Amino acid sequence: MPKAKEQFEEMRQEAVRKIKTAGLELFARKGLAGTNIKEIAEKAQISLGLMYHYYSSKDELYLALANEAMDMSIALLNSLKKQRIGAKEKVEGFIQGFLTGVQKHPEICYFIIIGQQFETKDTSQNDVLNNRKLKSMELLTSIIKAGQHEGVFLKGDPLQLAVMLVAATQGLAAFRMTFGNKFTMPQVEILMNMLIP
Amino acid sequence: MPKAKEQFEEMRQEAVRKIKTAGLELFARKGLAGTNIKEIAEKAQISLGLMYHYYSSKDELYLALANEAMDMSIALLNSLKKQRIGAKEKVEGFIQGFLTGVQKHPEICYFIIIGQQFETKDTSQNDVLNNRKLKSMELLTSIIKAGQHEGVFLKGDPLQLAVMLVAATQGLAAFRMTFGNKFTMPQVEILMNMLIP
Amino acid sequence: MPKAKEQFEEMRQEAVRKIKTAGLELFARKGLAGTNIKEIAEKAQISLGLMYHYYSSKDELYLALANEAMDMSIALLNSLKKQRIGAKEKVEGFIQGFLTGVQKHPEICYFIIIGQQFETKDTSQNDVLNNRKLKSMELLTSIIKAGQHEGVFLKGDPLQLAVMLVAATQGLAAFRMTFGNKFTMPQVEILMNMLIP
Amino acid sequence: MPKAKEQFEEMRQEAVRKIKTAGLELFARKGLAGTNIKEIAEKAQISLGLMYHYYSSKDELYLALANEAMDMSIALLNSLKKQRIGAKEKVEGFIQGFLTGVQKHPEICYFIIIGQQFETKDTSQNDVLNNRKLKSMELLTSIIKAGQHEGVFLKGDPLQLAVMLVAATQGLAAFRMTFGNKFTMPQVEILMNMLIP
DNA sequence: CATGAATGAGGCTTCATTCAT
DNA sequence: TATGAATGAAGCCTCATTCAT
Repeated sequence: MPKAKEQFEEMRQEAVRKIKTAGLELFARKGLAGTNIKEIAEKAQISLGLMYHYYSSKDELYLALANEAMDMSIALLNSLKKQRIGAKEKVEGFIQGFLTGVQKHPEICYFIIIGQQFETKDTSQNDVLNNRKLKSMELLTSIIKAGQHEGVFLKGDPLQLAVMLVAATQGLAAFRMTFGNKFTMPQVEILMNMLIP
Repeated sequence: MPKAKEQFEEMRQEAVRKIKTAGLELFARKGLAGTNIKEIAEKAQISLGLMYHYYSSKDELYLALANEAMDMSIALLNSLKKQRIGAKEKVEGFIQGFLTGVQKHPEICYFIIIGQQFETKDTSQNDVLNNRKLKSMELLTSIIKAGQHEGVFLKGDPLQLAVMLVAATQGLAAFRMTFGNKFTMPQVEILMNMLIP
Repeated sequence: MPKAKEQFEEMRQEAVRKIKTAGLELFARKGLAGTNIKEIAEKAQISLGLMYHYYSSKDELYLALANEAMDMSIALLNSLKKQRIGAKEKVEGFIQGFLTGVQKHPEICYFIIIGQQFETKDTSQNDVLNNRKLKSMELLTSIIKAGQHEGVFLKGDPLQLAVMLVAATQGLAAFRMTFGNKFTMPQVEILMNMLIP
Repeated sequence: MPKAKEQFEEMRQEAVRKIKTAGLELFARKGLAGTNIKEIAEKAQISLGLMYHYYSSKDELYLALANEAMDMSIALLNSLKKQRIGAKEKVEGFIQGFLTGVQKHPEICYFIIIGQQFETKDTSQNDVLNNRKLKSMELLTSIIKAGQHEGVFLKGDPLQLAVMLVAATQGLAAFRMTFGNKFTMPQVEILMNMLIP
């Protein structure tokens, strides 16, 4: 009698989860080109072949992970944007979510890092990702703009402020990844200083 | 010295310059593993063999460029540290040097990016570079600490402030590299807000 | 025999039939090395595991099909040889069986093609098949020789005539396979011209 | 001092020639999928990497060889078509060229075989080749048509006659390849019988 | 009888590096 | 100094086959 559909589904979920976890860390640490598939399979404790059962290429896994990172970022920003709170609180929520998140789930660093750079062979996919990146920047920019209207944020090109916020975020994630627990994440206030007069 | 020797020397200089320029951009854009030597040679318009005449391996070229980036950064910070000006002016000088520099010489972005991550096979060389990176962070940290003593900078862990400054710098460089002229670098003041109460 | 057994037997027959039909076409079109088992299973609409329930390897399925093609060819020639008709009629019967067959059952093309080349890993099996191929050539040769004795066929090495007949047959099958219905099979007479003075 | 351009050119020619010779035989014997690149390199007595210096993939080498086979076939037919001789002599020239050619240069068999079947991943390239194949069939068809007008050839669809001629040719080449010198090629007359009343 | 997840050897391809000239 | 052909180890990927259920 054939194996139950649920069983298969469970196996799939489990394997995919292991692949993603392993891939995320390695890609974040060593980049797309610097990571090799065998290494991912070993870290995920599955066979090389199984990787290809779920992802048709290294690039595809990479893109899936990068898109997931984008999903998280955009979802967070969208949810904050809709909330009926001040712009300052929204940005604080963004930073907090990130800073606190990293303390509890260090793998978030990997998501932040992987969102930084993509250079797969499939140029159109790179463009898709870059557009999503711009999209998420726009969300943050619009929140900052609102804050400027409210008068709680500094004047100046809101895009540039957003870029700097994101840039600092990524830089911190990189430091955290390199130096681990030796490096403590800064207080929310310090980052907010960039925006507050 | 016979004229012939000078000519040879000139040729050397020219070839090395071309290799460095090509390598720097490609390494910055695609990382060490993602860049291939043939591509560098083609961009530099020299033969593969000649590349190996000047650099005995890909890693060596990469390390040379990364060290050069460090040299520049440390030299700038050392020179600023020695000057008899306020800490605020020193940090402004650091940021200014970088922001203005990028406007005039876009390749500075590449230097900033390449200074972010090293992952050559020669672990000891990686460590050397990471130590130099820490060294340059310490220089910036000591300047910030001085500013805190002077009372012109915010309180708080000066290392964390330094990290954020550098992180933001690197993030901006990455944006500049990705989006080119479409992205204008921000005013010095905005970055200084991170430090000024 | 209990009814259940019959049902199982029916299922077997059905599965085997589907595997053979799918395998035959794919092997004929793409060769042994160029066809993959998963593709066969998909075309046959059965699972990979079931394929291996009936055939223990790709080569085994291939050999089974090739042998079946040989069986058909040898059986036809043997039956014609025994009949009490002229050699001309026998050869016409051979060609007719093939030409008419293809019009009605296009899959015969695949049998003809698969009979052309065998290159499995099991050398001894290849030899078995090549010997059967020679055997069928000999049958045709002996019919042609008889025709020459009867004076209805051209003089000349009867083996060469047989080879050409078979060669033309295979070539036509290949054309038919490539171009499908756009290509109409020629009249028996045209092929017979090779033998008739 | 750099190696002379001529020297490089000579090296290239030699390497390409070796690769082609080895590839042609192996592809003809075992098909595209059944031949592996390492085997080709070994037979050609060059390294695996060098193959890729000249051909960017296995498919590309295969297509190059198949196209070359087509070139030869079309060139021969075009040259015959232009000559001021009877259609019968033209077709005889075609067959003769092939039969004699094979006796002297057995590798022609490989060209004939490789022209039979292509199934590379690049579908558009397959179509290009199939169109060239049709083109060469048309050339032969037009010669046969002329012969029918002259009254020297049998009536009937000239395309079918052409197909059969080509089919027989390919079949003979396949036999020759399988059985080598043990199999003597038939006389021109026997093949001509297909066309002559 | 039936399923499809899992394995890993083997094939295709890339690319850092060497070398004869 | 300068060239680019040549090498082969290492990486990506495919696929025949096995196996738990």
